[in-house]
Amino acid sequence: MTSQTKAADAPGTRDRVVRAASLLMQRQGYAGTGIKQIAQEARATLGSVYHFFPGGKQELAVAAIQHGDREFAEALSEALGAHDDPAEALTALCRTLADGLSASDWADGCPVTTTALGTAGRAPDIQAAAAEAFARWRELVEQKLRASGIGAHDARDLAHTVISTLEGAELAAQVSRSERPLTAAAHHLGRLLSLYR
Amino acid sequence: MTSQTKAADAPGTRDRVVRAASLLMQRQGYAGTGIKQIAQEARATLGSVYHFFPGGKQELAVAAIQHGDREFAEALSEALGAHDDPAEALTALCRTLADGLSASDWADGCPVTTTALGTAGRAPDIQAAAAEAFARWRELVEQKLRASGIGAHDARDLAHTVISTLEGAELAAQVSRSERPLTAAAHHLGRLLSLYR
DNA sequence: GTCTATAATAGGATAGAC
DNA sequence: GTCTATCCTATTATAGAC
Repeated sequence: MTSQTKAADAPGTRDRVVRAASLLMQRQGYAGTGIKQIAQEARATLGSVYHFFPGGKQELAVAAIQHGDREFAEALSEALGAHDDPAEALTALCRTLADGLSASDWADGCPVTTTALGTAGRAPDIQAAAAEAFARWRELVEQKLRASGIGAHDARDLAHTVISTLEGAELAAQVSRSERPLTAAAHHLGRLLSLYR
Repeated sequence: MTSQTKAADAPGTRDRVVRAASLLMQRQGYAGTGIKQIAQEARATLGSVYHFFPGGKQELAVAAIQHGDREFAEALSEALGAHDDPAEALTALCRTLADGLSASDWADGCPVTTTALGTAGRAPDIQAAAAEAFARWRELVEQKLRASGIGAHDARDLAHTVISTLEGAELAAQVSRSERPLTAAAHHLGRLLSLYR
């Protein structure tokens, strides 16, 4: 056991590389991010990067997306766990997303979308990792909706729309440099959910 | 007047270049698309591309986004004009989007998002063009909602969420390679709008 | 595991003939 | 307006010493 999983204290080289890759690809996309830039940002040498990721840039992108997957899943779980009412939880999450966006001057949006979109259709590994991320987030929402008393079929469909709306609102907020899409999304998702119980 | 605007018959070199740039950047992103590739796809030479776009890749990206802006605005206007009920119009639009995605094997998503995300924060011209596109689409929806009897304030907020949800659903559909997010979005947007009249 | 050097290729952009 | 040739830089990836 070489502690691949988590390292809260003194992250190892591999972790630093993954984190740097995730952040840079989130901001600049897959093609716009160079491996040398990742190595520099992670305070690692090029040799170390290829030591941990012999598959090169593609393998690195998969790890970066999986990192973003866990990151967003944690934010989502935290919000859902802190409120009994799903609508209140989504409002809190939208606030978190809006704060993160404006604090980064609208640079840090979804940690999966930018990387996934730039490689759509031409990198099956990356596409699959992104699809798994969306599916995981959707399942978290679906479980919460079912726990709040919404029927199985409705909960499944609604989870799709909740994730779509959150993603779209974060995207629109980033492009428009405004929190408005996120506050509107929180309000309307609450209204929508109120129809189903 | 050298007919810069539209040319339904025998598109000129400039038009072919803009169209190729828009399509390629939509699929591969800004950094992932080379000017040489654009020239080749448009059956133009590199010299011609730089003749029409002396500002280089950035100027070309702005023109590509503006092209995508008009493209989506036309699809939106067509759907909104064909149905009195906004909910029915959005359902029809989601069908159009889903058909376009699956017909292109999930390659052709929003013609603005991919380009805009990959350059967020580092190319003000491109960012501004993308923001204008989102604002235009939102206004088209807002006008339709007001015409259907929804109050000014509600219509403005709802237009934000309609665009966010459409964008997010198209994104989720592309990443997941499934029409499900778009059909769910159409259904739930209809339910949401039914609360406001 | 880490580091430097380098190979092989592709990128954006320019010059100037036609 | 179109075309070709070319400059300069950056890119991914590898080799091999330590």
